[in-house]
Amino acid sequence: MRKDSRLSRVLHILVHMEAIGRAVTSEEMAEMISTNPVVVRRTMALLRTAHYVSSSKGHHGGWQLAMPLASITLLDIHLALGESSLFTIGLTDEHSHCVIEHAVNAALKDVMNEAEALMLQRFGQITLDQLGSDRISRYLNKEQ
Amino acid sequence: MRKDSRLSRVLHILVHMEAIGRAVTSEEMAEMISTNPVVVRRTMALLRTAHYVSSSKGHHGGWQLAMPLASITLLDIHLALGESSLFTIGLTDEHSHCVIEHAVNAALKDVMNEAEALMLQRFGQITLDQLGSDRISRYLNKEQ
DNA sequence: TATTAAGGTAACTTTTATTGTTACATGAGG
DNA sequence: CCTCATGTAACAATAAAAGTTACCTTAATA
Repeated sequence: MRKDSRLSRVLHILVHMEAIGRAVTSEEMAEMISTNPVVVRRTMALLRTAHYVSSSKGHHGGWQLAMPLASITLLDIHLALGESSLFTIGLTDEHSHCVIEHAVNAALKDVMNEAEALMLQRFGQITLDQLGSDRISRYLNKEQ
Repeated sequence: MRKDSRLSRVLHILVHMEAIGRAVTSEEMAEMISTNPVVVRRTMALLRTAHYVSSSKGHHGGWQLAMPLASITLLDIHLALGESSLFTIGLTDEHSHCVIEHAVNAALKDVMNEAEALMLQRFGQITLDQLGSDRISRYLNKEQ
């Protein structure tokens, strides 16, 4: 199943942006994540709508952070990308009158809801500056 | 993104099987989940490989449970269906030398690993007989 | 023994969402 | 006014599950 890599990609870009410290073009970003500028604009536009970045046209144009990375969490970015389910597990809805189908789906949904709550809580605890170079060793040196 | 509904569907079938108490044909199962017999055989074959069901050809053939539902957990079935990731979030692997990409992926992977461990633990705690008619009210009456 | 009812499986199509691409319009500097 | 940038529509490529068709094998039974 094809994965949604927008979160991973856009976080990568945002951390680079702060390090660069000037407007960054979609073309430059596209090289960072090995794709083309249109794909970049499509995703970055969602972050602009949520006011995490701004864009400007023309010479010396491009994208800029609208606030420091320390005030943005992974949850903020995840939510800005839109409400896609976090899970590959789908629930059937073919026989809504069947009590067995209901019981199965309720059990699966219980587990998914609990896991989703955990993930959103963890995402909310991680700010983007924690992904910057000064804290990288914290992750790289972890066992695993 | 298209969801994998095999777990939901096959659990539905397994609970019905015990209630029926005889060999059930792929055709009958297909009606239960609104699909066709080939799709059923494809998924059920994975459960047969893991010894949760058996199949027989010819007249009065079909599929039968190889053990009571009380000795099968949701985790058992999930594992029998093969190792597909539980999450729709994908990690990029385009610039493996980039420390920022590493830090981003490590942070996301941490969260996903924790959530996956929680889900597998919960799946392991739920046996299929808990989805039978005698316990259905436990799920249907839950607030949610 | 011939027929029928079942699973086994290969090969192909359909579906659906992300991702990739092309093309063109718009706006801001220089 | 020309160039550099974003904005966006329209379409193609990709990938995995699901759906479908076709044909084979095996077992019961008439």
